[in-house]
Amino acid sequence: MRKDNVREEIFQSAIELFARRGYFATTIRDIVEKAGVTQPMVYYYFGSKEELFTTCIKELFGGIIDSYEEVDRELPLKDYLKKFLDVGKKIYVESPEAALLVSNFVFSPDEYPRFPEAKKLLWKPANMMSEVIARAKKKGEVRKDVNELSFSFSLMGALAMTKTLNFIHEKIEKLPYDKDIDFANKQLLDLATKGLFKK
Amino acid sequence: MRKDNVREEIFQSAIELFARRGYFATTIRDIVEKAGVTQPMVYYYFGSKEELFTTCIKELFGGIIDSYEEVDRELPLKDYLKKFLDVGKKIYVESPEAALLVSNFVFSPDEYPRFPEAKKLLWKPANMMSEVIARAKKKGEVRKDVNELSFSFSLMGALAMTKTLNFIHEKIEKLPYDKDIDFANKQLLDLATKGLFKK
Amino acid sequence: MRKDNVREEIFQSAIELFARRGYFATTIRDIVEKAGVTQPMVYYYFGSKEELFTTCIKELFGGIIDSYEEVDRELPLKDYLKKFLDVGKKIYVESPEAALLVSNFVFSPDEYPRFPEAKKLLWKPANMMSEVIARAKKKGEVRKDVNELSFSFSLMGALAMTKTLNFIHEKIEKLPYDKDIDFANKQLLDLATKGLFKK
Amino acid sequence: MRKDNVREEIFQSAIELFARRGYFATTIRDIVEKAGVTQPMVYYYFGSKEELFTTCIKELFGGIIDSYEEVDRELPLKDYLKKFLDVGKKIYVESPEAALLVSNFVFSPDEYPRFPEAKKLLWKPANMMSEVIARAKKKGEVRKDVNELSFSFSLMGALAMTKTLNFIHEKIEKLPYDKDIDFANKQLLDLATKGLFKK
DNA sequence: TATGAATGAGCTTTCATTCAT
DNA sequence: AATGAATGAAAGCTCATTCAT
Repeated sequence: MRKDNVREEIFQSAIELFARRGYFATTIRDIVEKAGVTQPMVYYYFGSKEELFTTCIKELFGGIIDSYEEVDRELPLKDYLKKFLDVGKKIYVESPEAALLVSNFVFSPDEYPRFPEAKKLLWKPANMMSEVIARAKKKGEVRKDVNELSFSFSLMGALAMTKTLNFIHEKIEKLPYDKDIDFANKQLLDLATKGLFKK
Repeated sequence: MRKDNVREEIFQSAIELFARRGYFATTIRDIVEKAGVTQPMVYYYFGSKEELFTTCIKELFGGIIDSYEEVDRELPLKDYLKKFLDVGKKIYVESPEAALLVSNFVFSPDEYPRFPEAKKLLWKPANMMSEVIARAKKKGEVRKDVNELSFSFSLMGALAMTKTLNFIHEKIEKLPYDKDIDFANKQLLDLATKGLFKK
Repeated sequence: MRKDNVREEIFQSAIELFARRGYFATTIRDIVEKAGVTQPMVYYYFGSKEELFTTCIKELFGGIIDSYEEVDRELPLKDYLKKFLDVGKKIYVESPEAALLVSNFVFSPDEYPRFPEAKKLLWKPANMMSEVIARAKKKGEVRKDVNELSFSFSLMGALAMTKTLNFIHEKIEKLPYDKDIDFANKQLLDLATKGLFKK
Repeated sequence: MRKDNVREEIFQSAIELFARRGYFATTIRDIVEKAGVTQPMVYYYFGSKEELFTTCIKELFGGIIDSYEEVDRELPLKDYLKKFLDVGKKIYVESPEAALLVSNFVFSPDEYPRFPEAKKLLWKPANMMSEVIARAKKKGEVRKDVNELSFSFSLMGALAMTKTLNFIHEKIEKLPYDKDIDFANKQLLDLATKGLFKK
């Protein structure tokens, strides 16, 4: 029943540490210490530090993509976007370390080990959003001069930036602002989508 | 005149490598090899790896902040925002490695050595934009329900995300998109600012 | 009947690997993988890596010595030597790995675990040959100035060298010779024995 | 003057330990401890354990081959062979560890790291001897049915075996013989060459 | 008999840093 | 201002071995 206890413990510790410190600043010793297990267990369950990392990324990305895919693409675009971003926020709230790791991975080209599937995973969420917008464009609901892929990535960037700042603010060092940046961010998205549609 | 040749060589190599690989994955050996100098020179000119890094960050941030500060705050808000973002783009175009390093530094809490001034530097650009918006708000030019700090950071996030993708696309591995994400991004900012103002 | 299947599988794999790679370069994992069993089985049947090794050596040496002992010591010296060397060759042909392991063991002082009986086992074959020559010497059949022990070991060395080269040639990497070195080796023995006897 | 002191110290220690214990049983720690230097020095001067090993082998083989090459090939065959074997013995006497390492390397196919030049080096000494015999054969001085390459390797094998036993006898554990095996060995070579020539 | 899971000790290697010159 | 040589500390990883079942 508590079968994969050790594996799970390593996995969680790894995510948290990789997210905070990055790949190279995180040592296997750090991970096992946090997990309360011995070093060889990492190699028993994951093969190597690099495989541990890619396993983390794949599983996390897999979960995140699954969550995004649950959003109904048949919804009106406005609702779809809202739900999509709600999912994004929920991810940051429920497992901030995982979300942080993922955005760091996106932002840091050579800082993490690359693996073949990475590009596809990285691309997926923005691509999903982009496709839905493209369909709406075909139906004439959206302004012709909007590039849907760029729009999607911009939203993702805004989300990542504001959420990361919140994470730093709460878990690492107080930043000099009072209201929640998260809330305000919602406004930007509102503003942005307002312009997205034809009048 | 070619006095500080060595120092400069180290400095430039360091920026490029730190930007691409991050702090820990970059070794002193890498840096001096790229710079064509010997290891002790790093210690002679910069004291330590950490000081080399913070020196890089400070000088880069200093330059970036200077650039942003040259934008005339007395311009109408719309023009101010446009110019501000143009400066941002120019930075990414003219020294992409520097820009990348800075955004990585923002996004990765514990991945780089922290130093006291870091928070202030980090905060500065968004803060400048935020202050200008706040003034416009006071003058009644901007919607009351907009949080200017969040708005600013969101724009920065969108900029960082799209520019980083362009960097990856061009320098590291082709990504599957045809039109320039940068161009399209301009649209998002247009859309966003459209909603910013009172009708 | 297939009771000691596992034990036998381990034993055979161990011999082959020890022979090729030596004691330290051979891991328990290698052995069990080749044998298709699990690691603890080694400890169940043999107690430890070292005991596994000494068991291998003892059993192999035992068999080899038995073979040599079957040669009839009452034969005329010339015939005895011929038969003796034929046995040696047969061993190399029928179980080259075993023969190789044994010669490596002889040649590498501290490379393998030593055990009390080792010296005796090592000494045995050359000693047997030596004794028979000594008797012939007493009977006046052999030149007085020949040291029978040295003669025996020299023959063994020549045999080992040529056979090992054949092994490398066939199983590891082609060596630059066409005719079989084994055949020619027979010639040396002929020549040697020619000089051994009184005219 | 004592410039490459450290390098030399490492080199000598490495030879001795590799010769006695083989490649895998010898640790870098053993080597540096014996040499009285620190671990990174091995990497500074030799790059890696494997390169240290191949460097040892190459330098030793180089020296040995040079020694053999100094024997005048224009000498009458009998004298050439005598001088050649004298050189071989001298090597064993003057640097027994080096000689031992070399013969172990020859005898143990996969026990040591292989490197491209190995085969050539390995082959050289016997080849030299072989060529000289071949020429004598052409001149009709030597029996037609003798394969010169096999003859050469057999002599080398006899030399290696007897010399190795002497090494074990003197440096590791007394073996049960009184007279020097080396001396007797000379006899075998006499006997062998006796048969080599046409009457 | 047999195994999956676990471990302490030790391996090769590299790092940031400094010393003597 | 510059360097070759040196080092303590720690990295990732593997090994022979054992435990609980």
